Amino acid sequence: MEGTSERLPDSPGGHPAESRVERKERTRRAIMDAALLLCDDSSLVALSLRQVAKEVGIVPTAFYRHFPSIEDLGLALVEESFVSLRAMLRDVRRRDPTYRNIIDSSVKVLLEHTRSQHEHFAFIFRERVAGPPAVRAAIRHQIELVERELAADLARLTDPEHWSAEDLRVLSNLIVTAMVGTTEAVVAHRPSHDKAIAEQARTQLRMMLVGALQWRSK
Amino acid sequence: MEGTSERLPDSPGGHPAESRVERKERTRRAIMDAALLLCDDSSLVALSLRQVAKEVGIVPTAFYRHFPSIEDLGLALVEESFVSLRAMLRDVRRRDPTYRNIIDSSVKVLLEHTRSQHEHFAFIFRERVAGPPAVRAAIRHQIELVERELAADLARLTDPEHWSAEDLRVLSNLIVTAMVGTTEAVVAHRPSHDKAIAEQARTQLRMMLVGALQWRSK
DNA sequence: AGATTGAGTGAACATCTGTTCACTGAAAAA
DNA sequence: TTTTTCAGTGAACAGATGTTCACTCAATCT
Repeated sequence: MEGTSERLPDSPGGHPAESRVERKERTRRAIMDAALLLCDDSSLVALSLRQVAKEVGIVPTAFYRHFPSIEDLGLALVEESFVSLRAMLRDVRRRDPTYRNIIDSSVKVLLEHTRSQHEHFAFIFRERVAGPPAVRAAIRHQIELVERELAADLARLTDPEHWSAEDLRVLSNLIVTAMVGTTEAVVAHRPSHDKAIAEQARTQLRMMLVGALQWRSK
Repeated sequence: MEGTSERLPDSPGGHPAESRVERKERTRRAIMDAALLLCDDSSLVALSLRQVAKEVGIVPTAFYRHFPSIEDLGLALVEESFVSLRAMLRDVRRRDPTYRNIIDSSVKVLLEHTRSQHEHFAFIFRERVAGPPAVRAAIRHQIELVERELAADLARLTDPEHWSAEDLRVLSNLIVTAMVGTTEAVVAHRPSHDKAIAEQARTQLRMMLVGALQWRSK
């Protein structure tokens, strides 16, 4: 009924020849994993340095060797989480050729990544609204970048006659918002609901696509 | 550099003849207002009973006369916040006849209510993903009800030939998600951005409307 | 070889946390 | 009037919190 999982210092034999930087990187990883795990059912703002330290198996003061504060830990987690998210976006762009349309393959990739990268995605969409101010700002900034990239993608797929740059940004924001909603639904429900969530996401993308095809800016 | 605002017990003269139930209701209100204020820049899960008590101006133990825990306070705030939100929806439905289309008047009402009921709306959309589990569940349930109602509204506006009940639910979810996004944007930015946010919300609703008009279920 | 670096230790601190308990005193009920 | 009710008090508790400090001791540098 105590200590939950990992314990790493005093490299107990499994890690024979370990350089100093390797070792430091290993506990840094352990800290980030522990934080991701612990704030999964609350938020960064409710996470204490000592909880993290206990989970990792180090003494509280050792935490400072890696991060000056929980907030800085949070910023590191934002960066890491967006590496995950961008990997997904890369997969979406170079889509599986066996799927003949963009929507089906995109939703497929979205669902798969959300399930396998659960913690990162949940972290982003939770701390986006509930995290410490600096973390919130960092996440919003990253999402804005994603929106800009999507707008650029859409520019290549739409008739420049009918679509202003501004409207592309607005559509991009709408699509990203809908996909954030899908991701939140995946995280909030058991995997058994995934099929229904995927169906809804596909339908919503189709609805927006139908609108986009008819759209005339201004 | 101490105590932020309200202080109420020992009714200092301004409240001459106050019945016992009136008084209790007054501190209950003060507790809820204080909680709303204090968790505005973090979350319910990071809010302590003692912070609330100090802010209200009562001793920590007095808190228990009103709520058994912070979580129950949260559930009360959910109910109250949705009274706000439903008042807004009522305003949207019986829209101002000087506005000739639904979209403009709806966005207008949405923006106005979001600004004037700032704390309630911010509370809902923050605790929806970051609150204690019971609070999250309560909020999601309420939002689902709103989606159902919107779907019923849409059923009256669309051709039953082209729209299945399921697709109406899906469209409803998309619209609600987009409007949640708009609300979050309002709360996250200064009032000076309101005009741009409103313009984006209108455009997004128009895009979805264009899609809806062309839609054929199945 | 010896000197230096730095991740992790462990005690100590002041402060904050939720919760208990017996209490007061005025409004409401008898 | 006397009795009861109950919102708010204040002390006390056991435990958790962030941060400080002087320390160890093995990997690295010289």
